[in-house]
Amino acid sequence: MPDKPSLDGIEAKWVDAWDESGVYHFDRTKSREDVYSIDTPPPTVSGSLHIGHVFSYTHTDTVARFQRMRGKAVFYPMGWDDNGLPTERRVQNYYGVRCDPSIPYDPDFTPPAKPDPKKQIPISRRNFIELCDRLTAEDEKVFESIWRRLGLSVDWRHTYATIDTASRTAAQRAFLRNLARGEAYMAEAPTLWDVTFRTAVAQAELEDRERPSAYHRVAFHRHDGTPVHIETTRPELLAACVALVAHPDDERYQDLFDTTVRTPVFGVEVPVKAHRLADPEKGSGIAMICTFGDTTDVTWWRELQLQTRPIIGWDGRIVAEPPAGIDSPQAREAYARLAGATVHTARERMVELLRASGDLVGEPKPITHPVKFYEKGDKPLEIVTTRQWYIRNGGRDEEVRSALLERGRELTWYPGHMRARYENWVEGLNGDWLISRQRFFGVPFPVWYPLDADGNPRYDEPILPEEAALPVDPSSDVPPGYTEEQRGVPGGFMGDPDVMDTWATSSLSPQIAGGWERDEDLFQRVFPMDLRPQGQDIIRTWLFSTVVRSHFEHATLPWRNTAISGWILDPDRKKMSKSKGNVVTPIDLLEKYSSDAIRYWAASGRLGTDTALDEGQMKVGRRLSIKILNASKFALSVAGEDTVPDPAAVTEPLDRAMLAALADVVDDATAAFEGYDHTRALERTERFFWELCDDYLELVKARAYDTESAAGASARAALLIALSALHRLFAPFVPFVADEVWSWWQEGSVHAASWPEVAEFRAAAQDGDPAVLAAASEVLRSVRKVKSEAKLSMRAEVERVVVRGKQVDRARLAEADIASAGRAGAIAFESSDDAELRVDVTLPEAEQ
RNA sequence: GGGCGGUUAGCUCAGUUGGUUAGAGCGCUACCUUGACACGGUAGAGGUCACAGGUUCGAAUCCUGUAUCGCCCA
Repeated sequence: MPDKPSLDGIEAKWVDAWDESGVYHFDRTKSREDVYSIDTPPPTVSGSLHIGHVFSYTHTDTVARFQRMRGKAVFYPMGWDDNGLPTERRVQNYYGVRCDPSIPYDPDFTPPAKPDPKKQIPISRRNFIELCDRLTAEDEKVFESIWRRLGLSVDWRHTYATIDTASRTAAQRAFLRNLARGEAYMAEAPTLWDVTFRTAVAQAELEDRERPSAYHRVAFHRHDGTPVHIETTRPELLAACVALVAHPDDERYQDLFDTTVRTPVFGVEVPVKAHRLADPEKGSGIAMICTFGDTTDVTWWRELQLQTRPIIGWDGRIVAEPPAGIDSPQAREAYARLAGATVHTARERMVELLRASGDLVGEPKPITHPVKFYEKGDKPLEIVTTRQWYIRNGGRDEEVRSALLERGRELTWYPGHMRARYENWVEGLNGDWLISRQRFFGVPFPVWYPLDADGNPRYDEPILPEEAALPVDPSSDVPPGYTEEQRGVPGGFMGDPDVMDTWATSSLSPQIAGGWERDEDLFQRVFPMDLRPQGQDIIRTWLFSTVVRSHFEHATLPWRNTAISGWILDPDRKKMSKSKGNVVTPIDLLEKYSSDAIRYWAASGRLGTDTALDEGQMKVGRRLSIKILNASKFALSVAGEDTVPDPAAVTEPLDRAMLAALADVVDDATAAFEGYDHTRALERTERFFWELCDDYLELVKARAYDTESAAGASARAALLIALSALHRLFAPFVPFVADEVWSWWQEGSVHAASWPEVAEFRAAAQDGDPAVLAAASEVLRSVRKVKSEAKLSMRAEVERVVVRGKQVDRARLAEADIASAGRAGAIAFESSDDAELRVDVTLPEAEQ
């Protein structure tokens, strides 16, 4: 035990000690009922680790440590999400390269020493992926060192990355099984499309953003020449118009239904249709349907069985060839003015054309309205018809939807109201889950297609690998029965060029971490897992998709409980995000306040509750840590050599009272943890500890130094018993300082010790009554108050203390301790009817 | 527009099934170097529990409505 305990260097010391002792290693000899398994969120390593991660991962770690101390074998792996677009972007910027799949692999490629992000060097897909692998390996080291320093009790032998071999294998195997069971399918359909990244995106990745726009009033023409006015925010799509639509009950348009009108400028005949989704309040009540301006267009197109006239290409520009129906020389000439233009430019030109033809009525009316964006993109999404892979998720199937809603009800949510987010989302799904992405760094689809005599792929006859061959990369591996020479030639084959969305892999995290079909012995010990901890922002993505996969593959929930952490808000209560530039990186805070102090702050935030970044709380955490060091040092130094407490030696009523109060705390903290209320467990423990330090320690201090009497032995035994409980109660929250003080007097790590059993403390407390401690503390506080008001030292002598009230008998049981702690020459107890204690303190003449 | 959550001291938050005088920490003020702790300790000031009704012997707590903030969905 050091003379002057300190937090300096405590992290380095214990990180190494824990690594060497393997105290957090998962004991895989245990069977499922003795295991507590955690489906840890794999952080995106190409992003920076910020204080919000520290917050939620600390919540999980307190649970892991509690369960471990309760005797469970805790399966607490760590994954890295390195797969996907964020990594691609980081690699592009970091090395100054971009992926061009048409370039052949260069085994000698080295990235430029001084990358110029403005002149990215095109490299092959394989070279690009090698750079992704290289950089993520570096990023993962940084993350791991911060996690270790934060004291996460992860078993570092169980790590995975969402792009590693095991993950690719699992993702491909699960996909093939989905396909075999009809849960995955390919379809050519209108798809939400990001023109910047040139990839399809899923409903779960959308967000609405308010954008300025304008209503353009445009005249269509009946056969008799009279105009029909529509209003549109997307005049550039006029060439893609396939119909007009109004509400079936709209009086104004009854005579138009099932007739045709001509589009302005292009003169295309389009039908006028009735549909309930047309809003009579919006604009003129009649709208043009284009293929495709928004998701409502898709619905109309599908339900009204309209023609298809797509004009927007994969690059977000107007395609060169006019769609069917634009036949006249004038129409073709007008279309030629738009071809090749961006949407923005095309809109300007279309407006000019409409002005010139006299079909634009008045001036465009500026509005702002919500526009759909890919959450990582910065241009509005377009809708492009493409061939994509989907997994069913209930978006088109009532039976699946209600089964998944039922799964949501089976799951225990902490806090419970987060289930509403899940139900909201599932009920609002409007399509299946689109899982293919036209990107490079991801898990490829394990699929090839035969090429017909003209070199066209036969999508309806996909060639699939055997599961034993997984993982495969169809762009370099050859399908069964073919040779590499047949790649891309008529009569040969081609690999599916797409990769899976990141969520299609990370939705299998319980299977990947748990060794599904790779280590079945492990898998049956850990799956379904006990806990899925995660942020509230990814309920619709990660949580939901994991439920979907497990539902299909295992017909069970992937976990029993989910714990949802809130946001971290900056001190001004704004949500932290990179775009706001208010993200705080944790390393400086860890250094400034200590890991335990940061953990204390994090653990003070309840599940599901947004929490402000509060350095004040971190300071409190640091103070608590130091207090634990000092109070432990005191208790152990008065105990001397004899650090094995004998419960039978606790005979004094005050000591028993303290232990009875402690037993209540153990009870409470245990129940709180069992209900995933780590904050309450901490709060109860902490309050007891401070009261112990402020009052009990002061009351028994003199007695505890007395090695002659039984009363002295009672105090020392009680102190050690309390210390033993507190070290363990604090261990999930402040693991560094807890193991430090534990090591001063115990064998082994506190983190391998057993969680305090309430019976142990009730037995030691015997007939102890917490009210005795409360009464004695109150008298002591009154004495201190008088001294403080007289501006005296706490050591100042007091001439006389008189205690009155109904409770005097309780206080009297600690008479000697009160007199000693208060430095009172005389103390008298007078029974009276006062419900509360009244304490009169007389100071010596000289001090008054 | 629908849903969820919040609103308690200057700040950050507790407040268990309704029950005496609504608590804690930070910050602030004053004092104290006491044999664990100055990286400390003791004490003090500080609240119309968002607002309006209602239920009740009794409401921060239950009910209804309103305001306001945040989030999710459309």
